[in-house]
Amino acid sequence: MTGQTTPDSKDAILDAAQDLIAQHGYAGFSIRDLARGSGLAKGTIYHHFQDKRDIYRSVMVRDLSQLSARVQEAIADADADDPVVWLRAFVAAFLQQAEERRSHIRALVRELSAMEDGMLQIARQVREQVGGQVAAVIEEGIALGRFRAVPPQVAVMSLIGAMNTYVAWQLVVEDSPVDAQAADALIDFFLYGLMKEENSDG
Amino acid sequence: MTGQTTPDSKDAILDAAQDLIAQHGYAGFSIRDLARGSGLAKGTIYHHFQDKRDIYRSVMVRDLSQLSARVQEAIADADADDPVVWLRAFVAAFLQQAEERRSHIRALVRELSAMEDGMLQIARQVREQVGGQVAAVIEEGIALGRFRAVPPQVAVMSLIGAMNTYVAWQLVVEDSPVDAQAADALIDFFLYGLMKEENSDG
Amino acid sequence: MTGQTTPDSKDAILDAAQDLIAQHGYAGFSIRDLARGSGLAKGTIYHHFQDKRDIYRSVMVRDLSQLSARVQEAIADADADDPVVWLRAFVAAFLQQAEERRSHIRALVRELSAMEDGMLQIARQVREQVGGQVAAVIEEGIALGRFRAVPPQVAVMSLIGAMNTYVAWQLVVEDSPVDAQAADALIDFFLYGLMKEENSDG
Amino acid sequence: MTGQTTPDSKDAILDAAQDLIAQHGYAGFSIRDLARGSGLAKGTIYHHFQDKRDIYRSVMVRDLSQLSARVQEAIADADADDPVVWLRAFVAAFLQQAEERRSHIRALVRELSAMEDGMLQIARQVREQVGGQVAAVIEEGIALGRFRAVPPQVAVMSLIGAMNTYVAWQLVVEDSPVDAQAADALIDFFLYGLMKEENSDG
DNA sequence: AATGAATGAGTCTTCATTCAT
DNA sequence: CATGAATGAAGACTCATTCAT
Repeated sequence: MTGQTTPDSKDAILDAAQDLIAQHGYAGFSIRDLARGSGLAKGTIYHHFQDKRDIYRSVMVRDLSQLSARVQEAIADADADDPVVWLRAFVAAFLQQAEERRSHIRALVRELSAMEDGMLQIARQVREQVGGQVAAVIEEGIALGRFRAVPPQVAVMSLIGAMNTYVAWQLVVEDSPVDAQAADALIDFFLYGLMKEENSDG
Repeated sequence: MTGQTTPDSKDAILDAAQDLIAQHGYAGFSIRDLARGSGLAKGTIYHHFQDKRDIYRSVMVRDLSQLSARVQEAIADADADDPVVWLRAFVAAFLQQAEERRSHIRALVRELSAMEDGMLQIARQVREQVGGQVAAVIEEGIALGRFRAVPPQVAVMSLIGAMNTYVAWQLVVEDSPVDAQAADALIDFFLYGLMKEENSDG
Repeated sequence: MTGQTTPDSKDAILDAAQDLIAQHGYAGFSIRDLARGSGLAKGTIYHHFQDKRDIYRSVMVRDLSQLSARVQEAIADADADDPVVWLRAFVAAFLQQAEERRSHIRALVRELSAMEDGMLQIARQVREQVGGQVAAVIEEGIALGRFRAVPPQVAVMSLIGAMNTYVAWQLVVEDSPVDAQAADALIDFFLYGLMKEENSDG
Repeated sequence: MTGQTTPDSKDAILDAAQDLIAQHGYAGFSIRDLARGSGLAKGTIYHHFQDKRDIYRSVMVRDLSQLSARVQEAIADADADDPVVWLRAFVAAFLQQAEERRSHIRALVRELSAMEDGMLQIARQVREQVGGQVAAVIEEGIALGRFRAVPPQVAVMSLIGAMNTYVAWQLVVEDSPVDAQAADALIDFFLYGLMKEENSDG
């Protein structure tokens, strides 16, 4: 008990930073704001993080991890036996996450493309994790004879691309909530193109 | 009626600003950089523009106009009689534009969501312009009995979403050029889901 | 006349910096102090100099140049025919310079050893310039048969070393003015060891 | 009775501080650096020393004491009967000390003039101690009829001035080791000027 | 139209020091 | 004795903007 951990302050800083980045972007928030927001002194922030960049990176890592975790959790709950059910669960989780994080997704969209190096590597990891799972399910569906024999990555990109662009547009440009019906229509359209003879489903 | 009176300085500033924004983002470039880049003095810049914001806005407007114009040009050349041909021409123009402007698209993705007010309105205009045309073609295809009777916006979002996400990922995250074959596969997948019985096309 | 030069501000900054460095050393003065001292705004200082280091370097260069110039001026006035007269004139100029610059020599003594690179090169230049002239005179004296045939550098180091250490000690440690009699005794001692048979001189 | 009670931490701090001061000067090292260097925590340092100043003072006192002790030790070993032998032993010890402490002498040269109050008093003490001994030997040599009847302080300043300036220049500006031959030439020149008729010695 | 010196608020960051454990 | 989290004043430096020329 010499006084090592104390994750309280570090988390408080990350929480405050997450909000600030969401609202103003990396360049748009100052350490002073962060100090105020976290209830700590400026110096304390530099006690826990090396840099403004370090803070930023930490927030993004946490954010992406949460996104990834959330999606996978929701997926795990779904009955994985039916690929169609699975894909719908995935989309639902994705949308829910987006809806809840509303402001944070703004930051992710905005900031992801602004950072290089480490940040993009993390993005690639998430993509591989999430995209890989979706691809696996699609391959399974193909094997089961329910889906057409398309290259899985093409299907993945089509699905995620549509969802992602829809969400980004809705939340960032239109600044309005995600519409479940619109999302449903999108996945229906996707599944129709993916499936063999049957109709989109149930 | 495209060129006004060739105000050299103003264009020089916009050109330099376009590059700077593409590389560093709005907050990441300074007027001093811009002065250096345009070969003019700082004061001169404030003769032509009111604000840093004003410069930014002008660059974005020009950028979006070019994007829009480019796409429409390419479309106009295509034989508009066949919706499928039309859609393929559209996608080709979209990709070419993305490929050529490589760095600028980075800025558009990044900056669009960073600005409010005027900027987003412009984005909405572009979306309506471009998306509207695509929707019209799809409606036409439906009327001709070649496409399934899906809500046009759903198809538009599916197409543009897939293309957009693919391009953004490729250029921003992977930092590699757009792969024509991958793009072809995406549009094939889309068209399969859209068309009635026929195969994707010739 | 577009507004290029304006050496006024630059000089004002250097003057203020010279005083501040003399009094508090490089690390001991702040840009704010310098702004106050020069009657300009902080930003203006960075308009004329790149760095705090840059300011420092400029002050030192100016300082050393003045020292070098002063010594050579005084020497030029002396009757260069008699090496002994010449050496005495040199010492007088050196002491006068030290006396006048009192506080600045503190800085030179203190800071010279703190800087590397560029600074030391300048110091070497001054040494070669000044030391070289003294060495030449001593060689001349040897050629004339008035001085012993000692290696000129040894004599130069003995003379300058004694003067320099005396001055530094007096001004820095004792914080009292240079004593002309003490200095005379030093040069007499030096000349006695240097000259052939004759006594120290008239 | 030289070592007290071996307070490990205190010595570790002083050792680390000595190195840091030698390398970066007083203003150039931080308590954090010192903590790292000594392997202790920041708080611990403040258990052993009141201030950063206090640390600095302690290092300097220890440094100067060592310098003084070293010189006197070496002198004590020499046969004090012959003033010339004595003076050569003194110079040898002085140079050896300088050579061994290389980096620390940088700090002494740099820092001595930066501090007032206590520090300069210590410097004066060292000067009186060391300089006093040299003066005594010279007086003895005069009394013995071997040296000219010059004011002892003049001789002391000439000797120490030459040695000191040579060493400082060599170590600080040229950053190269002391050359024994050059030093020999300097003391020969000095002794020639000091002695009566005889040649320099040997 | 064009210039660039001048401004000062604001930014990130460092640092000696304190204190509860 | 020892620790390291916390502090906030202070430092170097940047930047959009103005204005006399």
